[in-house]
Amino acid sequence: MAAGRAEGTGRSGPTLEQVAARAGVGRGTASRVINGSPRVSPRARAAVEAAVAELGYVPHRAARALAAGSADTLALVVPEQENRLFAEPYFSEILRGVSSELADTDMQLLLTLIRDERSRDRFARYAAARRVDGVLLVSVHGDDPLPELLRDAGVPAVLSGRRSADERVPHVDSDNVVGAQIAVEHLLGRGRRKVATITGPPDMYAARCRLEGYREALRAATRTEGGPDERLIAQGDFTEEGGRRAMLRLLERDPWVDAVFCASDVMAAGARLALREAGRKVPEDVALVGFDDSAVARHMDPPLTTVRQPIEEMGRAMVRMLRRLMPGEDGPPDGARAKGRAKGGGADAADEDGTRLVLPTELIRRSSS
Amino acid sequence: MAAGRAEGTGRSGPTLEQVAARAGVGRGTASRVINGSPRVSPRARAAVEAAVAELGYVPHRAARALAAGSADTLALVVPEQENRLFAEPYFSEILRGVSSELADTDMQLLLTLIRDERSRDRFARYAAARRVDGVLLVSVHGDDPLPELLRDAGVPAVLSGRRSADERVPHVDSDNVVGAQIAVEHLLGRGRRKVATITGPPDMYAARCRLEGYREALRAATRTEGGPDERLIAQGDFTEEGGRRAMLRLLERDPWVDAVFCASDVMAAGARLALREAGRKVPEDVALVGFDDSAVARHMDPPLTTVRQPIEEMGRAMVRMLRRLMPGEDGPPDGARAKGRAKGGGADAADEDGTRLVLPTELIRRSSS
DNA sequence: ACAACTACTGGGAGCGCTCCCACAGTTGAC
DNA sequence: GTCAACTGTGGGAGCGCTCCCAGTAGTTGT
Repeated sequence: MAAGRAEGTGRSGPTLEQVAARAGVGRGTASRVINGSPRVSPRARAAVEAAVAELGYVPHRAARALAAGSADTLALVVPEQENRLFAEPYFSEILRGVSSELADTDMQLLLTLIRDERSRDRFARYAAARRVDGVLLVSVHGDDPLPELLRDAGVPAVLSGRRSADERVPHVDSDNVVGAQIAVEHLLGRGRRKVATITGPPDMYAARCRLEGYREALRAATRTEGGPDERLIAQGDFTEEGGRRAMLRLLERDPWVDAVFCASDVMAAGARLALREAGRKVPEDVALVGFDDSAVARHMDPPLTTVRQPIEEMGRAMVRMLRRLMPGEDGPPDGARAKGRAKGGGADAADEDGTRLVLPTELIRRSSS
Repeated sequence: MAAGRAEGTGRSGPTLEQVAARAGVGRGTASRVINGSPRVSPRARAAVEAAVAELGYVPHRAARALAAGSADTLALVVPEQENRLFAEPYFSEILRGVSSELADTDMQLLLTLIRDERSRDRFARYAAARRVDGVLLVSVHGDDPLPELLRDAGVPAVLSGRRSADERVPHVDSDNVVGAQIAVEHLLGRGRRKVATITGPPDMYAARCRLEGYREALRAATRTEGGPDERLIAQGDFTEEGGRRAMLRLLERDPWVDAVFCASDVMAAGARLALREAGRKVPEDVALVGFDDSAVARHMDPPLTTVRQPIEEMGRAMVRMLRRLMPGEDGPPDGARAKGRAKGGGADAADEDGTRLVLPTELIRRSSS
C-alpha cells in the first residue's frame, strides 16, 4: 500500500507475476495457462485460473507485444479519398464483420485512414517496421501502390475486392458476376423483354464484372447469336447524376426499354429521377434493379430491388484469411498443403491456398421490379 | 545481413539504440530528440535527426507504451445494439473526425464494439487496467453504466451527446434545441401556418431537445399565450414506420397541417410515405423538414430539407477534450484555471473547465420545404 | 538397479523504450 | 579561488511479458 509513486499514470492492473504468486506457481506456468498451452498440470491450471479471476487480471498488451515480437494488432486501412464510400453501409458493415471476428481473438484493431500520399507512406513505413501483424485493405484503387509495398515488406495483407481478374494479393470479394446475372434473370423472369443496364466506370473491376453478369444472363436467355443489344448498355460512374444521364440516354436510344439493371443503388436512384422526368412509372413501365442494398435502396420510392453483398461476412472472412497468412498462427488443421484435397464445388469458391475467396451475392426483392 | 534468425516474426525496424549509435550519442539523448525535449544541444539534435532519417526509424509503440506506463491508445467504443445507428453516416463521420484529429498525434485508435454485457464488462476491465489512456463513447444510452464505470476507475472518457441536461461526464454535443428552432423558423418564414412535429422517443435527451426547440420557435412566433397547439405534436420512435404512423395521426387530428418538422430524417421518410398515401403533395401541400442530414435525406423525393450536425467536428472536439483530460497532456496553455476569463458568448458554448461542448447546427435547404 | 524417457515447472534473459540519477562541462556570484 | 547552479549527456533500471533452458518428478524399459 505504501509503494506507489506520488502521481503519474495511475498504477495499472495486476501483473502476471502477482497472479503467479497468488496461484503459488512460477511466472512461466502462469504464462502457459494464460496462453492455453497444453503442457500444464490441471492442478496448476486451476490455481492460475482462480487467481486470474480473483485479481481480475488482464494481460498487458504492450508488454506481451514487446516480448513476443508481434504487435498483436491488425490494421484496417481505409482510403479516404471518396468519402462517398465511407458513408455507404459498406464500410460500417465490413467493420462490424472484422470487429466481431476479432472479438474472440483479442487482437487489437488499429484503424487508419489514408488521406494522402504522406499518410500512406507513413503507414507503409509503420507497417514495414512490423508494428502491425497484418493489414486489411478496404476498397483499394487499381493504382494504389500500398498492396505491393506491403507485400515487398513481407507484411500479410488482405484486400476487400479485387483490382483485376488475376489479383495476386490475397482477397475476399463478392460474386459480382453472378449477382448481376441473377438480377437480370429476375427481370427476364418477370416478363421484361428489353432489359438495359447502367454500368459503373470500366476501370473498376467490380463494374466490369457486373456488366459481364448482365451480358451472360442475356446471352443465356436470348440464345440468339450476337448476344445482348449493345445499345441497351449505358455507362455511368456510380454517381446519382451519372445514373440519371445514363437513363436519359437509354430512353433516347430505345423508348421501349422496360427494365434496367443498375450497377449501383445510387445510380438506380438517378435513373429513377430520369424515369420520373420522362413520365415513366416504376415498376409498371420500367422495372428497376440496383446493386449494393444500401440505405438508398430501402428508402427509394418504390423501394428498390437490389443485389446484396454479404459485406459483414466478407469482413469476417478477411480476418480469418489474414490470420492464416500470419506466421505463427496456423489456423485450422491446415491439411491442404501438398494434399490437393478434392474441393467440393460449394457456394464459396476458395482456391487451393485459401487466399482468394469469392462470396455469393443475393437478390433482395422489393417493389421496383 | 548475416544476422537474423532463420524465420519467425521478421526482425522489425531499427531500434533507438541503433539510431543513437549512428548519431554518435547515447540512448537517452536520442530518446530526448525523438520526444522533442528542449534540453538537447542543436548539434546532438541534428545528428539524431539525420540518423533517424537514414535508418527510417519508427519508434516501437509497444516498447514505448510499456516503458512509459501509458498505453498510447484511445478507445472508440460503439454500442452495437442499434445497428441502425451504425449504418447512419453518424458513426462514419465521428470516426473520420476522430481519426483526422489523431493523425498528428500518432496515438492509436482502438475500436471496440460493445455487443452485450459480457463484452462491455470485458472492456470495462480492460480500461480499468489502464490498457487505454482514454475512451471516446459514441451514442451511449441513458442506462449504460459504462460512463460511470470508467469514471470510477479514473479513466478519462468523453461522450458524444448528453444523456440529460446536467450530464456530468465530459461530452461534446450538437445544439439540438437551436437546430429544431431554426428548422421551425424556416418553415414559418416560408409562410406555413400549421407547423406540426414528429418527435423522437421522450426517453432520449436529444429527442426532448428537438421538441423543446420546436416549442420555443412556435412560442416566439405566435406570441399568443398557451404556446403551440399540443395536437400538432405526435410522438415517433426514430423509425420510418413510426414516422409514418405519427404523420397519419397528425393528419387525422388536423387535416390542415401544412408543415412538419421531423426529429429525424428517417421519420421524415416515413411521414413522406403517409403524405403520399393521403394524396398530399410535398412541399406544395405540406412542407417537410428532417434532422440529421443523412443519406436518406438527399435521396428522398423531393430531397429533404434537414438540420445538419457538425458530426465530424464533434469527433475532433471529442479527441481534443479527451486529451486535455488525460494526465500528462496539458493541452494548450491552460490559462483558464482560476482566471475565470471572460467567455465570449460565441457559437460554441464550452463551460469553464472545457468539459462540456455544444456545437452549432445548420439548416440544409432542399426542395421539401 | 540405473538409464532413458516424458510431464511439468521455475525463473533468467531480454524485447525497445522511458525515466531518472549521476556525472561532466560551463558559467556566474561570492 | 570556491561553491553553487545550471545545461547536456550517458547509461542503469525496469516496465510486464514470452521464450527457452535448465531442473525436478514421475514413469517406463532393460
